[in-house]
Amino acid sequence: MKLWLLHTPRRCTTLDRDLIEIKLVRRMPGDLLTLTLDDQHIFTLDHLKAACEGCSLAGLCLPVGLEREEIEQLERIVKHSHPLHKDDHLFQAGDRFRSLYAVRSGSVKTYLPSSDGGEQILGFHLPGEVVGLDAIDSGSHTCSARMLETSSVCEIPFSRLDELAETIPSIYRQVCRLLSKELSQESEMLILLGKKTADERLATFLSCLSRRLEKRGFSPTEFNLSMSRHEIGSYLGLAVETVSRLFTRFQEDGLIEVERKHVRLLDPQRLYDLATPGGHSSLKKDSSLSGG
Amino acid sequence: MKLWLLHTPRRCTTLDRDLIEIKLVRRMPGDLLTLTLDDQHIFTLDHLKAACEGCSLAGLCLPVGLEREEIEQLERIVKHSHPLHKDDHLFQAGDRFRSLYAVRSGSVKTYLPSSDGGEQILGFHLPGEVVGLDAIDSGSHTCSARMLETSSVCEIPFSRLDELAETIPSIYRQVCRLLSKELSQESEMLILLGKKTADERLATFLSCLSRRLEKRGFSPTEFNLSMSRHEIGSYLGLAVETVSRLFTRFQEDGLIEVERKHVRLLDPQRLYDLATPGGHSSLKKDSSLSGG
DNA sequence: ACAGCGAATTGACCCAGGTCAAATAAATCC
DNA sequence: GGATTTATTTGACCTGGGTCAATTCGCTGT
Repeated sequence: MKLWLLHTPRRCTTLDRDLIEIKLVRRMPGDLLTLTLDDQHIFTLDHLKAACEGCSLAGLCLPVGLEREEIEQLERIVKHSHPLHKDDHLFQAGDRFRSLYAVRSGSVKTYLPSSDGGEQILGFHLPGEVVGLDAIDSGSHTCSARMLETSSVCEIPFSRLDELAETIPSIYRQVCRLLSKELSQESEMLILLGKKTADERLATFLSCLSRRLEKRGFSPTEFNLSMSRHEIGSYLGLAVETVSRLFTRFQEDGLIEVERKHVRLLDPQRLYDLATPGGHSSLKKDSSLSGG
Repeated sequence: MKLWLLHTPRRCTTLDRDLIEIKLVRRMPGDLLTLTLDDQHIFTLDHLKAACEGCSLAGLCLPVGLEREEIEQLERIVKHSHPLHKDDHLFQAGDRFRSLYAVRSGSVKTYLPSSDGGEQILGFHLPGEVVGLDAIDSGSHTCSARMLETSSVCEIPFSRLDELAETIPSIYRQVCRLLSKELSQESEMLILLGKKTADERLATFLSCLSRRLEKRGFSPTEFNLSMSRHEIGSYLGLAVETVSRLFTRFQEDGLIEVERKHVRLLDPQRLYDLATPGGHSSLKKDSSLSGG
């Protein structure tokens, strides 16, 4: 008997047992798990994770700092949609602003499309991060957001949030905090693009990603990149070829081990040192590229 | 008899008249004007500009979208300090977060200091723009802010703003909008640093500055740069020498006229075209680099 | 008015990383 | 399963813009 733990069909865990023993191997905290037995769908653990209060991401997401009953109110307006697939759009630049979106599992990229079909990646968003904040001011999205892999997302209708603000004034304060955090993280990005060399950029990228994954309960030293080399390049202001060459060189130098999308950090400390030449801001060490 | 209109002592207007005729030549809307007669101080027009409601910048600043009475309440908590001088700090990275600051006149730069004494410029802030928003989340400033020239600034104590939010819930919504706007403007900066060539960067800089000045009631084609070449370079991710060379080349090409800090745009349209190769985002034309 | 100093300009040189091109390797589609 | 497309890697080459150095300019203080 084979018991598959599905989500990313290519990377699944097989349990060969006589007695059925269900071992919940979560890819991401807050992950949506579909249990399938010999291609036959059994059940989805979606509902178990639906509630904001029980969501293991609460500590990273919008509810931070809200009271228990406030979270319950927030929870009531959140829509839990079906999982979205790779390349599905969450919204596109120019779309009317209706909702904020909190990544529950998987990952999302935000980017600015250019007229020639190219795109400038603005950020990669992991579970617990809120996407769409840039649209609050103008009322329409200034960038596009699409899935990097099969992901599930909580939709927070902004008009409902607005209503909720009348009973929970602190809601907007929370949104402010999210925005403020994102703003100071963008500053790190300006340094990266303005001052750092190609090696420093990739080292920063890997180092920050590692820290962000760790905060979400993952191995900080071994993970899969859900984005392509091209996307990494666009994000870091480098050509694809440069990114590829750097991965190779980092591997030769014994810094990392790369196998296509899979990365293992062999020397996180050296990677960190490489990322912050001279240790610039002399402040908090736990600042991150995009989404802390 | 000589009547000097002082503020930037070097660029002043002299009125030689028998009858005293005061012509208020404002350098910036919301400017602080000190009237001096033969080196003898007469009076300052500061108080005339103190009230948020009467401030010509209200349409650009925090009060946008607030009701008349709400503005009055906001006004009551705003501190109007003495004008600050060039290189005075508004706050430094690491300082405890106490207040937001709205630029009233002059200009302010925000930057991240590095351990080697250098600095990465994050933005230049014109009248009506609010500085310090990045500190809301962490409770301490993540960047430093200092005057590019003699400037006046409105201080908005955040604790008071927090109290005010209980009676005016929309205050935080306003702050959200400011933050959101800033966030989407930073995206433009990521494109600039990630994709644009040196020419495109300087053209973008001048073009955006022009538009921002225009919104504040200034000539969009003739202005003074309050920042040094070095600061422009840091902001645009270029070496000082490159910035200098580009200014020279732009002048040779008949795009602009430069005389030290003074710039005149001779062909704004061509400058704009140069700034947006292919016309990337195909969206709103009125997006600006930092502060719209 | 003059000395001294930092900012800006200009020239010469060079290299990090972009571009072009070709070869694989994976993923997708019938 | 095999063909086509797309992503990644690798090599060869070249250029935009950084670095270094020298000079000039303009501001500051005395």
